[in-house]
Amino acid sequence: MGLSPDDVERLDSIVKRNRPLHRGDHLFREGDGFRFLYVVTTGSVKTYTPSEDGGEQVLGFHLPGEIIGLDAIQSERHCCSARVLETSAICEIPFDRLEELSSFIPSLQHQMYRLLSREIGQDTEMLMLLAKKNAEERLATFLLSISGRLRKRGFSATDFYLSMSRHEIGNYLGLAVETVSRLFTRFQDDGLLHVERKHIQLIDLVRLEAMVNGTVNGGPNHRHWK
Amino acid sequence: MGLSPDDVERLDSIVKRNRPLHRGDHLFREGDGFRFLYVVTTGSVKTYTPSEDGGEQVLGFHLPGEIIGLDAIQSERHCCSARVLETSAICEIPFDRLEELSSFIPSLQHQMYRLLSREIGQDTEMLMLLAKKNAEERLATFLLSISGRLRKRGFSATDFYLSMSRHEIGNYLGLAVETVSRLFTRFQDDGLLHVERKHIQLIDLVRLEAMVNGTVNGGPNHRHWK
DNA sequence: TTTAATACTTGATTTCAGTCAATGAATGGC
DNA sequence: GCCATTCATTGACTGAAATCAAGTATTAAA
Repeated sequence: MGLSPDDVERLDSIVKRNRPLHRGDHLFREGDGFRFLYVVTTGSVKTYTPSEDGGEQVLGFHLPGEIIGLDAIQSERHCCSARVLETSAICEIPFDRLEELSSFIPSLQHQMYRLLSREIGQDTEMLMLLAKKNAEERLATFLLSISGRLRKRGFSATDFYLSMSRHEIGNYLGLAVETVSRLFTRFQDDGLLHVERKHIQLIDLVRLEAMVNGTVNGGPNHRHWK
Repeated sequence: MGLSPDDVERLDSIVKRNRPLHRGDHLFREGDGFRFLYVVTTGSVKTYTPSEDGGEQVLGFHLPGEIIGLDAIQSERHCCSARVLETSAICEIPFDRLEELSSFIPSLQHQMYRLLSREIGQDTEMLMLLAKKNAEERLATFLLSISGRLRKRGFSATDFYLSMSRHEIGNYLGLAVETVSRLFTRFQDDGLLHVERKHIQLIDLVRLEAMVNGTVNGGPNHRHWK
């Protein structure tokens, strides 16, 4: 990332590695004061905004190497909750120390800007998914996203376990549970993947990619206003 | 913002004020190299991602005081296009100069982090709108968003002109033009607002607020999974 | 183990918003 | 000025996905 070994050490010295957390544990809750950024080392975390009546909107799933909490810098309060989906190891980074360090290390500052900017870009992707894609395009996009992120971390891109429930997937993608379930069945029938409960094996990545781009039925975006 | 008069002057010295731009002019296009952040002084701008076939996804409308281009820091390329909706004055800020300045002025650095973080929070709001709200909730949310942002800048919160077309509103909200049109008519029939082409007068802000929270038909979120 | 609770799947039905189609109003170009 | 084009509205119809409903599988608890 363009940091000198010295800088890396300084950065490393402020990172705290915590004992493992377990399924259901909260990293933080909406409204909590913001002090730390969190980085998933192993396992997975979901972020979500709870609503009064027990419902929720899932905002994202966070896999190893991914950072959580950037949205809280603004208000100095967490505006979502973060809950561990399976036994996970999470690092915490005190943001005030990181900020301080970043004004001494220009390349760290630059990385921070990039990190925040990337988060915006990812939200934009999600926004397009929700505004324009149909149910099957959404699920295909989701699966390939998980796949790609796992591959980047050295895990299998075609054989993995989903740590979240169908309900959570549907909530995240703006779909009903039943729709997600039906799509998994259909994808399997169509030979795109093999699914058995939370165990997913992607079979036809090419066709899934085509789906994501909405190029399944001859040519991109048959709806003219897309 | 916690900047000394001296700092403000330094910041001011790198900001360039450009001649007015006109309806249809581009600030930048997707793929352009990233050099500047833009701040709307007067007028309005839309950002959008064009797709091969001439379609587009509108990502946002930007009113006076709002900043454009933060999503491009990451890749050093603009990943959306920005087009002026009406005669507008736009400032440009060279990002490399701003970045440099921010490592000398901690409070500026802090503001930058907050600014980026706020953008993430706003995207999250939009994400929830698209994932969970129905058509009327979306349009009500949109109108109150515009209203609130205008008020913050000293304009009327209840009487304004929309600089974007129905088509663009629909595209932004994930709705068809016809749906937007029908909703405007219905809102007017219900005494929520008065609409005549692009001229909007909000009449019943209370009822609009209630709509945004989905509390129209007795209690929040009648759909259990929300 | 048995029971209870939760998660998942599948089918039948409904509904909200999209699509298609037609017309009218406003804007821009010549 | 007129004509062409784009924009907006309204109605009729359709369809994708939500809701409702029932049943099965899995996990957790006693």
